[in-house]
Amino acid sequence: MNIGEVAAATGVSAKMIRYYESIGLIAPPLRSEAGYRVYRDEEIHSLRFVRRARDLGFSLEETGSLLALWRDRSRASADVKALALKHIAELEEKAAALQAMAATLRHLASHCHGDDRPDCPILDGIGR
Amino acid sequence: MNIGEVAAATGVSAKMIRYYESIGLIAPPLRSEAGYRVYRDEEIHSLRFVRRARDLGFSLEETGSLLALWRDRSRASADVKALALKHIAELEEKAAALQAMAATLRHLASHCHGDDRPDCPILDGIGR
DNA sequence: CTTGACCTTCCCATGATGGGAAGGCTTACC
DNA sequence: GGTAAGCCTTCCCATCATGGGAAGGTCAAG
Repeated sequence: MNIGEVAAATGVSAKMIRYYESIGLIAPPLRSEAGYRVYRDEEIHSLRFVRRARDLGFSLEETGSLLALWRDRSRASADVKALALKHIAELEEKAAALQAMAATLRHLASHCHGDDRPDCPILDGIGR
Repeated sequence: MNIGEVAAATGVSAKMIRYYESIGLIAPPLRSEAGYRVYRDEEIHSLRFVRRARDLGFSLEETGSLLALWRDRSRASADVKALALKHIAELEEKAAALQAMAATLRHLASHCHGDDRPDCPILDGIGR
């Protein structure tokens, strides 16, 4: 499989596949005689794994750790769980921060007429 | 006031103050004879405004729009409210996305023993 | 054999921030 | 008056993950 087909099959863009290779996240694939990257099933599985980990909000560095654990058939599930729990906590922290911003803003907006008059509690609140 | 004092007074780092100036978010201040930036109250108010807008999750570009509205004494509050409501929706969308990730991972993690055995539903779920 | 759709590498941009170097001021103290 | 510490200046580079695009090589279908 060429890189374009792999991109279509995994949802990871060709650009990103090359980038992941360049930073060592995935191993360099075989090359055709013309120098084209040629991927086999195993690499495609890895890329799908990467994409799913990214979809779950893991950084590329964390994804690398997960990938290593995934390939290590003798890992302890505790190591994986620890990584996951830490990540869950971070996700929830970020979500809470965003919601706090939204709540503050909603509060300000609820006092704003939203008509053509100039006075505006939102700007007053920010510029206080 | 020199840039360092302004940084302490507004919570915006000196680096960022210079950067905001360079991108035109804030106006270039006066300079002392030696070339030091010298800030007056008005600029400090602007920087505080910027910081609060950033704390509410507005991008620098949105912050620029807000700043313009803030300074325009004849703006319509509807314009401000529209910007704010759009931003609230984005914040909530992002928060929901993060929470969905956390929920998925929590689900996977809840089935993971987290001991020294290797089998791990978290990795299985990601690598499925 | 040409054309179009691939592929290659290389460089640049994003957004917001920080780090640090090299050099010039200012201030407080001896 | 000199010196050292702590400011300030500009300039360049790094981060994180991604995309854009140029210049050039390759492959397959017509």
